[in-house]
Amino acid sequence: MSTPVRTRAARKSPAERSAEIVEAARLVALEQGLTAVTLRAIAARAGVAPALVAHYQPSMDALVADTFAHIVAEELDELSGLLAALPGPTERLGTLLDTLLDGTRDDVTIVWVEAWALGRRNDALAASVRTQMDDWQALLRRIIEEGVDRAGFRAPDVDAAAWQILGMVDGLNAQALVRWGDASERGSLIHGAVEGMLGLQHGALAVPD
Amino acid sequence: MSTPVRTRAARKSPAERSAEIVEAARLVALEQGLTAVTLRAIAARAGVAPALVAHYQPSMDALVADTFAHIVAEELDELSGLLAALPGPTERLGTLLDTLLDGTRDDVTIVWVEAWALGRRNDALAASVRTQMDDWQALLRRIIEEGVDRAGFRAPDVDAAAWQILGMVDGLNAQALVRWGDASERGSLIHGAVEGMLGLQHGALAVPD
DNA sequence: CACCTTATTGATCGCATGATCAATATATCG
DNA sequence: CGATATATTGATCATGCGATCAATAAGGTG
Repeated sequence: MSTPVRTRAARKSPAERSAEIVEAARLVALEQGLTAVTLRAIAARAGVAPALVAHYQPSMDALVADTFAHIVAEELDELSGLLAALPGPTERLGTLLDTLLDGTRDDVTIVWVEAWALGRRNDALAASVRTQMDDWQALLRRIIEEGVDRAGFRAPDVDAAAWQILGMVDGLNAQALVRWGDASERGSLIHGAVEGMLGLQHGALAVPD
Repeated sequence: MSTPVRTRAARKSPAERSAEIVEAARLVALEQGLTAVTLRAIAARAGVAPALVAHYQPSMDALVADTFAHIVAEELDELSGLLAALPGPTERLGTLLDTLLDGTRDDVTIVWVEAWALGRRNDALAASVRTQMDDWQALLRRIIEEGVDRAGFRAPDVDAAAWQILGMVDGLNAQALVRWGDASERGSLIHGAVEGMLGLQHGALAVPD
């Protein structure tokens, strides 16, 4: 790997440059994980001196935490939009499971797994992880609540059920990261599991083409 | 933290010293995670010069991988022994879920989570992770197979069901690591989920006192 | 008791990390 | 067109990591 020469970066407005650095961090995190979000790596990616990254960020811990939050919140927004277009809670829940387990978001899964590990040594990141988990759980909770009201879901403790489903999804994705190829069957059985949890009949969560 | 003076370590047989270093690594990993298994930390814990750790280990990557395997295999052995005393697959599966999710093994969970993350940059560790996951999945598979034969489990794909349950357990434990206190309700709903997955009737997996 | 094998160590290297600061160069304003 | 505010940088520091090697010292053996 040769050292690419870096010409002096063009002078830009703080807002623009800061946004470029944030974006560089996002890309590096998605491509190489949160561990690779280092002062020098982000600087190189943004085409800028390391000191400039430090200039625009209070600390690398903070940049890592913000990058995590950015990536995860973005995915939540996308999925929320997708689900909003569906007619009811049953369709929303089935689609949510299928989408999260379709194996096309391994880059985000890596970010999650590394955040769990790094959060033990980065307080800001740990706080971000809790916030994002709460937000995801809230999405699930709303779907389940609506399901209880309108679609025959049986959930004595909606909060616990939402946490449970979230944990299952996260675990299956993390596991798929390590296992050999067969990512396809990742979601093959979770429908049955969630149906059992919520008192639905077998096949209730199947999503029609 | 003062720098504790270290007197020259007593001369011991290679087998004994090597075992002490392995044990030091195990303790450090359980107390502070795999990330803390560094040359200097293990040396300090074992009361020995850093160079001696390097002398007895081919590399730190290898020590981290072995430490992970040691800890996880030990837990598997313990649980296997516990389950062997139970009368049938239903009791074994219920007890397995309750035991793994009782919240008393967070130190091992941290080791798992860090292994997933570190495995991306430590090939030996990644191989150990795959091996240990396979071993855990095999335990679950045997229980489910027996359940299909003798206890009315319905599992068209026993392999997939075993992976699924393993992923769910790992995910719930990893999640509990981050969430606020309430570790107790961790396993409250997984019985229903697994019952749904395996076609068992509600409450089938409940473990009598 | 003396010798010799070898367990153990201190010193050191190379590398990567985050952070700081004076110096430099550039865009914009008067 | 010149002056000024400030975006950008190179240099440098302190820290922690894994690894290597000649030097040291302790235990077992003859």
